[in-house]
Amino acid sequence: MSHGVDKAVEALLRGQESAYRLKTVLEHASSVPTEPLFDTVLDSFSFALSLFASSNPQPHRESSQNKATPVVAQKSPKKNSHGEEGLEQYIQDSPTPFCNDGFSWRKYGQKKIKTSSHQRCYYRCAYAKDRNCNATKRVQQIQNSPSVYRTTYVGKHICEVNAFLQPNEDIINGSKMIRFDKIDQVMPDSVMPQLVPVEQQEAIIIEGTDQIMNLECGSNEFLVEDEQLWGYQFPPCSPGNFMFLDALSEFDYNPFHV
DNA sequence: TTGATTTGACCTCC
DNA sequence: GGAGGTCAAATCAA
Repeated sequence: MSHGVDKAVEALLRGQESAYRLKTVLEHASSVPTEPLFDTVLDSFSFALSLFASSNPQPHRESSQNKATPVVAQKSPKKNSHGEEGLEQYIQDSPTPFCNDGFSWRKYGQKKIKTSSHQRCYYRCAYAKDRNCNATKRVQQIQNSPSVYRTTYVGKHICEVNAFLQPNEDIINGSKMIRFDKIDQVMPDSVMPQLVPVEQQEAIIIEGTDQIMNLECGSNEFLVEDEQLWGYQFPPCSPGNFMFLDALSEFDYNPFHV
């Protein structure tokens, strides 16, 4: 991985951790509905990270602050139930179920695992049939206090490849703009994602429950330039919320490498 | 009515 | 035979 990518990933990780903690704090200290905004922030970071993770597998790396970090990119030689082997696995640990990862998932199973007191939930890409996408993920709580949820992604999303390869009017002058809303309004700086050094923050992790399902998110909706392709990606957001990914163009922006 | 979720049964691997 | 993963009918919710 290039130095630029390292820096971008580092910044994204820092932002993601900040957003997670800020969300947790505000959820318990304010009656103002901040869920959509923070979900969008988390979506943005998570999606960007997922792109990097897909194109640039890294060895296991855990944050000292929490586990909300892409930690493993590994290949499993084990065959699945259909005899497929060599599918890539990507493990993500986080204080909350990692549901806002930029993709739409459909739950197809839930099972009690012998080695764990918590149930494991099984998801596959919501467009598995329509677009022959074989991406799946498993979500399981692996730790109680503080709660840690492990999301294991298996396979790659081939349903999104065409979206990234198509010309995009928002890709201008080396910048990529993901548009959360078409309404031409400006989001106040106060609510835009802020990158704060991790060391300046207080790590706050609210103890979760044993019920993974109650914390799972529904289908996501997300508006960018190509509404047909992106409309289902992220949850709705406040008007005019833009996200610039300036640095992405300086390296190979093909997150799915098929 | 339609799409998503739940859950017991079934399949595959070890 | 046990455990993990998937299927599919039943159920739920919008």
